[in-house]
This record gives sequence, structure tokens and C-alpha cells, in this order.
Amino acid sequence: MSPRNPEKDRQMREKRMQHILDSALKVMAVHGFQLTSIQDIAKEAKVSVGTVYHYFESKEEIFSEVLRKGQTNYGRNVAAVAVMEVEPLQKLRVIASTWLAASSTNWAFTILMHTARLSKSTPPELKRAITERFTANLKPVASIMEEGMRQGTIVEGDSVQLAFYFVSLIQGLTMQRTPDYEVPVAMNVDAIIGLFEVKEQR
Amino acid sequence: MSPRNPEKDRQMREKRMQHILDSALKVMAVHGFQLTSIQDIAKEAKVSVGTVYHYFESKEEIFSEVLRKGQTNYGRNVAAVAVMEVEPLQKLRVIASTWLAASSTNWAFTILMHTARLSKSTPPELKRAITERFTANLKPVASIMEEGMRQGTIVEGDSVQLAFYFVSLIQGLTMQRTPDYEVPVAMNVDAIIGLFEVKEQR
Amino acid sequence: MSPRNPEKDRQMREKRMQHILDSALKVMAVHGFQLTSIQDIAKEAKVSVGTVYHYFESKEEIFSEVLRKGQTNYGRNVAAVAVMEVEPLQKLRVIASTWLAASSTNWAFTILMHTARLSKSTPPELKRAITERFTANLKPVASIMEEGMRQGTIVEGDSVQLAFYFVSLIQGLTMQRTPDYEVPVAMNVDAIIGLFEVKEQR
Amino acid sequence: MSPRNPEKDRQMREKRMQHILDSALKVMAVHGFQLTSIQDIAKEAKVSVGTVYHYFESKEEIFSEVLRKGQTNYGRNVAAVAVMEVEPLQKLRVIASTWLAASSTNWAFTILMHTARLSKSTPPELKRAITERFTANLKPVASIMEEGMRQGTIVEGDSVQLAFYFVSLIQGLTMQRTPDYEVPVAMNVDAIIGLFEVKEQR
DNA sequence: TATGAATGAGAATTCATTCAT
DNA sequence: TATGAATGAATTCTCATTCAT
Repeated sequence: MSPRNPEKDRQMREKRMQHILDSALKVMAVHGFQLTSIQDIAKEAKVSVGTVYHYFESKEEIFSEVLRKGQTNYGRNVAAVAVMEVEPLQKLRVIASTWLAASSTNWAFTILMHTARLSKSTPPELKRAITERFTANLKPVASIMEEGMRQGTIVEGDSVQLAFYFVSLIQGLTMQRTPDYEVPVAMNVDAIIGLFEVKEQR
Repeated sequence: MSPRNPEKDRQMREKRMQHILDSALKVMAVHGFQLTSIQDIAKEAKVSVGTVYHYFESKEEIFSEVLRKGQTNYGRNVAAVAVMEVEPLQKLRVIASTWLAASSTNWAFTILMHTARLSKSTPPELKRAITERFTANLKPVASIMEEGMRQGTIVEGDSVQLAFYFVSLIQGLTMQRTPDYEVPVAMNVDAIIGLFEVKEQR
Repeated sequence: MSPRNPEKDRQMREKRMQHILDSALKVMAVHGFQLTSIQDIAKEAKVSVGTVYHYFESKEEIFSEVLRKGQTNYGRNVAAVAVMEVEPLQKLRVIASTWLAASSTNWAFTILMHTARLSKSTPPELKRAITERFTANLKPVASIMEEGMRQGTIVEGDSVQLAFYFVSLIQGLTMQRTPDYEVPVAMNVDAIIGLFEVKEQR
Repeated sequence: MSPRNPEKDRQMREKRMQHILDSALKVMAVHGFQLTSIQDIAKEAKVSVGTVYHYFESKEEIFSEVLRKGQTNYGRNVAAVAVMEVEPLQKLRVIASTWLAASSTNWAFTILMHTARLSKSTPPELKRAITERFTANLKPVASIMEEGMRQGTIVEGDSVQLAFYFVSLIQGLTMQRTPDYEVPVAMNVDAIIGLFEVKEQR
């Protein structure tokens, strides 16, 4: 019947969708959330507008997917760090360094996430999904905090709250990392981690 | 024809402009940044679109002014706290509590600021102005940090960097405060301030 | 405060709205229902697309208004005929002649009405409104039928049903009146009315 | 490779084309005329868009074929009724009952036909074809009328005109039969036929 | 023959801005 | 100064049609 190869078709489809999502994140990083038009995304992906709509129902869905993939990815990375064979403080350092790395577009991603949660026009399901994934992603960080408390190297407190503060701080700093006009104050990962560290007695 | 009073005219003008700016912030807090139209602002201010354009050159200028007033205001408040007659840690507490108060629309303001800095369509002058005011506003906080270090109650480090971390943390937390789907983790001002506090010897 | 004349403004507004609605009917008569674009309407009315949207919320609303005005108008006309001082059969003749007059765009209007009622995309309220007005407009015709039955000049039967048949016949014929390729069969008002007439005994 | 059978191939082709046309009518009955997309038709027929284009040149052609088959079919049915061995009035009754049967999608078909004739975008050939078939289909009905006149059971008049009125009435009533908001007036086939009947002397 | 990916023109709608009154 | 009508560019989304596999 069909002279096509369904399996290959499926793979191609998957690949193109990912390509479009990557392009979407890239332009959103430059243009900002809802200011990114489908045109912009299509141009970046070097496909036509129609093609974008061939793969995604709406602009809405693209944003939703970008966020989902990004948060899921981040969650996986953090979980991997949490079970590494190093000191808890070192784990925090890895997370902070990765997130704040100059090359990353995390600042764009963070803004994207918060703007989506804020915007009146974002559908409730998406808001809830974002918040839930964010909350779930706090877990691995919280477990690092607990581990550090047990070892006496991380300050005492509610582990989830501490994780919340840590992540919020990192995200807050990330957003200062926007291009063009960066705040002229250096960031020092050791000093940041130091805030969560139990100081040795002299 | 009523005789004109130039001084009163000027005051009236000032008052209406402020009214429009207040209305603008109010709707932007609900609708999100650039999704707020001039129509929305005019409706909120109960004036016509034409009137808005009498007082402001462009939508651009309104945003710019909202940000300028907001940042200036914030700067004044922080400066006032910095010279209060209380412990440095207490000063930080006051700043944090005020900023994170449930009633505030600081989350909207923070997003507004970051989105503006991020957006390609924001003119460079505005971006620079925002960043400069942000940087300048770090000063009073840095002086609090220095004061605390001198007294041995605040952790050692570069005072401006510490201020940067403190403000970023507060802003990062603020953005978790968006309505509808708040992250289900409590915020505890004492615990937050605790991160910057030198712990007593046991 | 306002150097404008509100009353005059209101009148102008009313006039422009009517002008746009007239233009809308005119183009819909040529292009057909949902095939008429706002562009078409704007061009016909010699205003910009934006202006059309200044006066009407949506294409939907324009169609809805065209139908409402048209049906209301028709209802008024039929009611006026119903109370004229002539024979019942003569009243039917007047209605039929008016409706089938070559110059009228009733055929367009009729199609418009039925297509709207048929289309899946027409909101239920509009469908109900159309149907209700149609039903209400049967009343005057039914009263003519009753009058004729009392006088023995119109065939016996349920007056509302008879009215329904009469109107449906007229509308059915109207739709044959589309331009370009008219059905090559003459219409004779007397013969049509004859169907509802009690034939004299010889 | 299976040996080809040209005759069987042709039959298959014919069968698939008919299947697509049937599906087309089905969806058009629900979605309304030009609001039906090729996608809709393909989905209903459970084939791909490409396949539809294998069998038909354009959307235009599909509509054209649906109408042609529908009108031809109707013509055949009416012609069959015309030569049945029953009273002329009974023949009219059969035609009316069939056409107005609740289950039929004639209302969709009727709208389809009229909208096509009306639309600016319908090519002239199609318009002419529709009108010609419509006109030709009046013949069998006209012959029924003539038969009735000869027998003195159907009112006198031009037989083709009478047929025209009869068919227009039926079509007019059909369009009141749209789903969702039917006009709340009963239809009585006997009463309808009665309009064309010569009344007995008292 | 069958598929569905790709395209681009066109539709509805929004909105910043201008301008006559 | 105040108003709101008018404009047209930009945006999202749809869809007929083409084409490589």
C-alpha cells in the first residue's frame, strides 16, 4: 500500500520537532517570551510557517513543549548530580556552575518559565504543570541539603526550604545575566555556596 | 474663560501623569508586560487613549517611566532602611519582609524589569538605565553588609557581591510568588536572613 | 473637558455602523456568506479594516447584526401589510411581489440566513435568535391566512402551517433567483397565490 | 508482482472515488459547504490527503462531482416516481415524503447547491451545469402535473411552472429542517400536497 | 498508487499611533 | 486639553495544493 517507511517517517518527524523546539528556544532567548512570533521560529529553523504548524498545534503548544523538555532535562541533570560520589557542597557547586555558565541560555529559560506562569493568557494547565515540575525538581536538591546537614557541612534548616532558597538564588542571579547590559558585579560560585556552608571553628 | 494659573496647571499635569503611571503598573501586574495595551491602561485610568498620548510620547515611554519611578522608589526605601537605628541583620529583615509581602506587586515589577532588559525591542538606553539603577540600588544594601561585617554579625565577603546575592535571592523568591499557582513551599524570612548571618559558637 | 459633541458623535457612530452593515450585506450578496472577508466589507464601505473592527467586535457580530436588521425589517413590513385595507389574497400578493422583485437582494439574505443556521461554526445563540425571529415573523402571515379563511377566499388548514408553507415557497423561489444562471422558468405571482386560493365554483 | 487486471483496476478506482465522494457529502452535511477542508474529507474517508488528490484534481472538482451525482440521482428517482402506477397526487406525496424525511441530509445538499450557485468563486461552468440539471429535473415533475391536470386532480396552470413551485416549496421547507434549531411548526405532507390539489365540490 | 511533509497565500484580529474636532 | 475615530502593519492560524519517497 504505502511506499513509505513508517519507522523512518516517525524518526524524521521526531527529529524535526526537536529541531523546531531548539530553534524556538534559541529565538525566545533573544526576543523574549510572547514577543517571539511563529515567523521568528520558522525563520530560525529555516522552515516555513506552515511547517511549524504541521508539527505543532499552536504557539501555545510550542512554548509548553519547550518548557516541558527544559524542565525535564534540568530535573534529570540535578538528579544525576545528587547521586554523584562527591561532597554535598561540591554537588551544589556543580549545579551552580552549570546553571550560571556564561554559555548557557538558562537566563532565557528562567524568564520564559516565570513569564509563562505570570501571564494571564497562559492556560491554567500549563501554569500548574510548570509549577509542579519546578516543585518536583526541588527534591534532588533537598536531598543534597539533607546529606550535608547529616555530615554537618550544610547549615541546619528545612531541607526543602533550603533547596527552594538555593534554586531561587541561582535563578535570580541567572536573570541578571541577560545580554547587552549585564550587571557589573562579579559572581563567585564559592562565595554563593558559602552562604549554605557551615563555617569551621577557629 | 477662567484666568490661568500656570503653577496649578503644572501640578495638575504632574498629578494626571502619576495617575496614568499608577494605572499602567496596576494593569501590567495583571496582564503581564507587553501584553498590556494602551487601551488597557486608558481604561484602567478612566481616560481616553488620546489623553494618554497627551502625557506620554509612546507606550515605550510609559514603561520606561513606570520602571524609573519604581526603581527610584525602591532605591529611596532601601537607602532609608540602611540608615535606620537598628542592627544590620534587622535591616535586611525589613527589606526582605517588605519585598516579599503577599500584598505587594513586586513580582510583577520584577518580571517587568527583567523582561524589559531581555526584550530585543527595548531600546538600549532603557536597558542601560535599568541596569544602572539596579546597580546603584545595590549600594545601600552593600553598606548594610559592610556594617554587619564590621560588627561580626554578617558573613565575610565582598560587600557588593553579597548585596548582589541578597537582592537576587529576594527577587528570585518574589517571582515564585506569582498568583494562581504558587510553589507550595513556605518562605521564612528568618531562615533566609540566616544564610547571611554569622552563627554563634556553641 | 471634552471639546467634542457627544450627541453628534453618537449620531455619526450610528450612521457609520449602518453604512458598514449595508456594505456588508451588499458584498455578502455577491460573495456568499462566510466567503465574505472583512477586507471585502471594508473595501465596499471604503474604510480600513481597522475601522470595521472599531465598530464591530467580530465578523460574527457583523453577520449577526445584518441578519437581525434584515429580519426585523422584514417583520415590520409584513406586519404593515397584514393590517392594510385590502383583500387577504391581495396582501399575499404584495408580500410575494415585494420579496421576489428582481431588484431585491432577498435571495442573498435568505441564503445568508439559512447558511448561518446550518453552519457548525455559528454560535447557538445566533441560531436560536434567527429561528425565533423567523417564527415570530410567521404570525402576521398566519393572521392573513385566518382572515382569508373566515372570508372563504383562502384554503382551509392550520393558519400557522399555511403561513409556513407560503413563506418557505417564497424563500425557495427566491433562491432560484441567484444572478448569472437563473433557472429559465418564469414566476407568476398570481399563479403562486392561486395555490392558496379557494377556487370559485362554476 | 501480481499480474495486473485492467478491468478490476478500473473498478477499484471507481469504487474509491465513490467512497471519497460519499465521505465528502457526509462531512459537508456537518461542516457546511466551503468550510469543509480536504483534510476533513480525507479523514472521513480514512485516506491521506495525497490520495484524495490522486483521484480528484481539486476541491472544486470534488464539490462539482458531489453535486453532479446528487442531482443525477435525484433526477433518476423523480423520473422513476413519475412512471409509477399510482395517482399523480400520490406521486407528489412520495416525492415530498422522501425529500422531507427527517433522516435525509437533503437540507445539506440543498444548501450546498444554492451556495455553490451563489458563490463568486464557483466557476461559471459549474454554475451552469447545476442550473441545467435542476431545470432538467423539473421535467418529470412537470409530467406528473400534466397527468394530474388531465385527470382533473391537480390545479390548472403551466405544468413546468407548477413543478417549479412544487420543488421550490419542498426545498424551502427542507432548509427549515436544519438541526439544532428547527422552526417549531409541524409539516404535514398531505396539507402541502393539498395546495396543488383540485378540491372536490361540496 | 499511497503517503504525509512542506509551502505560502490569505483570513481574522489586535494595537500603537495620528489627527480632526 | 480631551476625545475617540481611523489607520495599517503585524500576528496567529488555516488550507489547497505540490512533491519526494
